Amino acid sequence: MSDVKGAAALRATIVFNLGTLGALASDRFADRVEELGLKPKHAGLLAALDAGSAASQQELATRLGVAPSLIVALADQLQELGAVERVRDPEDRRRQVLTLTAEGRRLLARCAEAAEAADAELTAGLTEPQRTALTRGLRTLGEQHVPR
Amino acid sequence: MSDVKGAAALRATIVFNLGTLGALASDRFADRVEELGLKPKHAGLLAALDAGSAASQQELATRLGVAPSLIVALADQLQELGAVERVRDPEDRRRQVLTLTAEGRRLLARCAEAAEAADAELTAGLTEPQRTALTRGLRTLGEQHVPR
DNA sequence: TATTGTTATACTCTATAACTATA
DNA sequence: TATAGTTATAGAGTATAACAATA
Repeated sequence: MSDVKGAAALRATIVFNLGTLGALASDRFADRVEELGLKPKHAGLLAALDAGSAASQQELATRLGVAPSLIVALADQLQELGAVERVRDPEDRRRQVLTLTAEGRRLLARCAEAAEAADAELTAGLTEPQRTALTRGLRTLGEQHVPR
Repeated sequence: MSDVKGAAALRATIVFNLGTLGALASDRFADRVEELGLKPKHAGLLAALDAGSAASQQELATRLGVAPSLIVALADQLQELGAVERVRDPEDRRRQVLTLTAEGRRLLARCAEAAEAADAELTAGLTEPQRTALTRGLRTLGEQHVPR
């Protein structure tokens, strides 16, 4: 503690390792969903729709922590794939309500499988208790910091 | 297992949570090192130099998993800050050997402090055993997948 | 001819800001 | 006038490819 902090101190932090491993994990996941025509953000949007059901695009932007204009682009692409439908809210015709189609649910399921396969690859070197502990720790952090 | 996988299955994976939390962690860390004139990649480069001491820019590109041209840009900026020096290798004059200056070590120490502060904030809601388990899990994964 | 570092260029991602329709 | 969504534009970040110097 008394000496000057160097590389070892930085590498010991959760934040530093989360950053580097997060980039790695996203790349691995992206590789696997690419053949579905999707990127990680599309999967996040599908998951948000499945979990929270109908939501306006503005609400989704807040939940995913991105600009509303990005939701438009993601939704456009998902609509082209037949994964979501845009329905005007009759009570407020400015609003577009996004809903998952059967195809959207199918794609989400395949995203989940892709993530599970990437998990298996990434954590092949961990013992089962280590994997469980890591899963729990990340879920706890996510519940506390990622809006749902 | 028999029913169709949905948002819950995706959110249960390590890869998905690593991706979202990694982006969050990088943002928090970036906020803190911004006043030093640095971004997370600069910190990664400083740490690589401190840990492996002198290395050619090509080697660093491989270690950090980025294109050699990006090392040039990062090194340019660090050199302007007085954090690194470029010295021609006399044995192979094509090579530029990057070395940390005293200022570079000072900046690295401040990066480590920034990461520790971000850690404290991010993990405030975890118990001490949870934090320890998470730290260990991430370090193990990092050692297995991040080239050093 | 092969390799290191550099420069030039282009592409991807995403945010900001302007615009349209509706309230 | 304010708000939801959209479109247009711009910027950051990074990779690819061409280039120069050295081997």
